[in-house]
Amino acid sequence: MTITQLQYVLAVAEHKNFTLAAEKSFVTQPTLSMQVQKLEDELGVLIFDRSKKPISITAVGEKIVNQAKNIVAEAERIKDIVDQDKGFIGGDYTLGIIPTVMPTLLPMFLNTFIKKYPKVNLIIKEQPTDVMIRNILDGHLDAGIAATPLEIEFIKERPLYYEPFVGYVPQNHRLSKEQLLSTEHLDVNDVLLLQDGHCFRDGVINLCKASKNIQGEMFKIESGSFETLVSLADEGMGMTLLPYLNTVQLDANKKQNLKPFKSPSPAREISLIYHKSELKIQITDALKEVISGIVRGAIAFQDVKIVSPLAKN
Amino acid sequence: MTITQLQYVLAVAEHKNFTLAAEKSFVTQPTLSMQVQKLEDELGVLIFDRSKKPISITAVGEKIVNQAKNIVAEAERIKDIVDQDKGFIGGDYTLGIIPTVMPTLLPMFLNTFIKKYPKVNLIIKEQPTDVMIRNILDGHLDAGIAATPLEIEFIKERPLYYEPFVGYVPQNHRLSKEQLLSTEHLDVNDVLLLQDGHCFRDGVINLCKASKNIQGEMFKIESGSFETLVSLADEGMGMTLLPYLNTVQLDANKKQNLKPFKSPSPAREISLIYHKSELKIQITDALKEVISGIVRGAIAFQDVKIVSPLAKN
DNA sequence: CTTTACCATAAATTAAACTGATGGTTTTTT
DNA sequence: AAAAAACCATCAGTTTAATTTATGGTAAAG
Repeated sequence: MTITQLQYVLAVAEHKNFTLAAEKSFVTQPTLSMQVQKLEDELGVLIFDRSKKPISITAVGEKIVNQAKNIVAEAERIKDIVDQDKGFIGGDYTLGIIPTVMPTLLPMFLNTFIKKYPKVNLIIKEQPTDVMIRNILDGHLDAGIAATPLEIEFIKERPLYYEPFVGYVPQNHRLSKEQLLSTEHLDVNDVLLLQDGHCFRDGVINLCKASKNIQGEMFKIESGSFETLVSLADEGMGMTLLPYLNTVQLDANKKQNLKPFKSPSPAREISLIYHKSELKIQITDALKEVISGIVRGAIAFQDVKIVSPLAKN
Repeated sequence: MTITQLQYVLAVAEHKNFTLAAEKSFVTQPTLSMQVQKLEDELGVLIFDRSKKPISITAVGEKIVNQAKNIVAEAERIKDIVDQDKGFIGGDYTLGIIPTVMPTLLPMFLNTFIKKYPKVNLIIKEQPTDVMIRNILDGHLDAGIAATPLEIEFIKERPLYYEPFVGYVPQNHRLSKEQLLSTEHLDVNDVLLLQDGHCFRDGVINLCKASKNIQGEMFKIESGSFETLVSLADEGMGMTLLPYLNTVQLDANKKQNLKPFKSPSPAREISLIYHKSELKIQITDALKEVISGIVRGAIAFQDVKIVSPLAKN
């Protein structure tokens, strides 16, 4: 049994396809086939059932794959140990970012980070929280930036910053005369929301629920971008809520329609989340430092009340 | 990096000697040297400092060795998973037993066990608890039989049986007229003890401490065997305490001097202890079943009070 | 019924692991 | 202080293992 064989098994288990698994492992298909067979011979069991297509994993195979994941992850950790000892920060690092954070946060820290750690090859993927969690658990992501608290087993959360919600209330709206918003003002039937799947949407709904019950489950209009929501609001379709960082790039006359909440303002907690095994922890640490250092200057500290990003069905 | 290389590193770390490590790994010394070097090259660090003899492990080396232990143990577990799936129970199994349990318990279960599980090659080693714990932690023992509770991190305890303490009080002793002993009767200065290092000694001391303080730290005589203690008691040197199973083989006229404790009798808890990683758990389970099945018939159930086997300094 | 997708096998090549012999240090013995 | 022993590294050669290219067989898709 070799680590390589285990990696091949993992590739096959993941792709359910020897040919594709071979490609992803940068070897030819016979190489991978033979090594998997050799391991099966050595153990005296079949890991994969090749009789049908797509191939399936046997019952023992499932257990072996799980254990193989452990072993391979622990083996990779040896390189981490050495890197940490050398003080070296480099190598591939795959980071997931939720859509509502991506456009505002990424430009803020990316440049600083790649300058400070030129040996890190940062690979960034935009994805919703549920996908991100799966990817962290199965090792496809080294870390993710998402709204917390999630409190998921095997996943650690390290808060980066707290981003207040800001109301966007157009002229002539029933709330347009208020100086400061309060959660009691909010009516979920009157707030323009992002599409399903965005955790910011769930956060806003939780906020509204906190003060009023939903009257019927029909929301008027939903969009995938805050820009659209703001435009819709201007058209008199209602008000909307924006994360603070999304408000700084609005043009001056739209900024007049912004209304902050009275203290403690509802806010979302944005955290770096990663597997508790702490693979590549040096890079994760470095990333955390860079981001919170930069955001500290961008968001004035204020008293906030964290809103859960999870949909409560 | 290969699992073999990691095993070589572990062998060298253990024996602090390449030549010996090579022997134990059943390869020649150059093979082992080269593979260790290859790993060091790949990682870009020295694991061992060969400049002086005996060789020492570097700081990073220490961390690498620890991680290597994980990986190798997890890798071996794959074979276990397969065995478990096949229902196969066999292979080498190294069991430690504390000296005070060895002569009474071993003959009770050994024959039954090897008949029931002929494919298991049971290797039994007599050793005190502290040595046993080290051996379980570093993987030299698959399990041990010792007095518990120990409550040691990474070690699981599964009680096998509760063995009452029985007093051996010779004629003319101040307690010889009592029908049943009580812990209040015990005076540590009057009880013949095993030598230092036996956990049964510590258990007895704890028991005495529970009722009376020690008056000076000098114990009259100490021996390594219960047989000697009984003879000494007969010579009028005091009384002694025996674990129940050690009393059944006394000859008839000595049995008259035995005095049980009144309920709840002090007792020691004898457990199977093993690493929490549960390597070879099927065999451990089998062993547990065999032993507790046999002991169930030998020790009548009674109300007992467990005495800690740990020395309280 | 043919085509396509996909895995297994075979033979040849390339790479890796291992051995036996040897040489240079360090430690131990005399 | 010299000699012997212990011990690790290196080298050249061998054995073993991993990988590739080419090809054949089988199940699913058209």
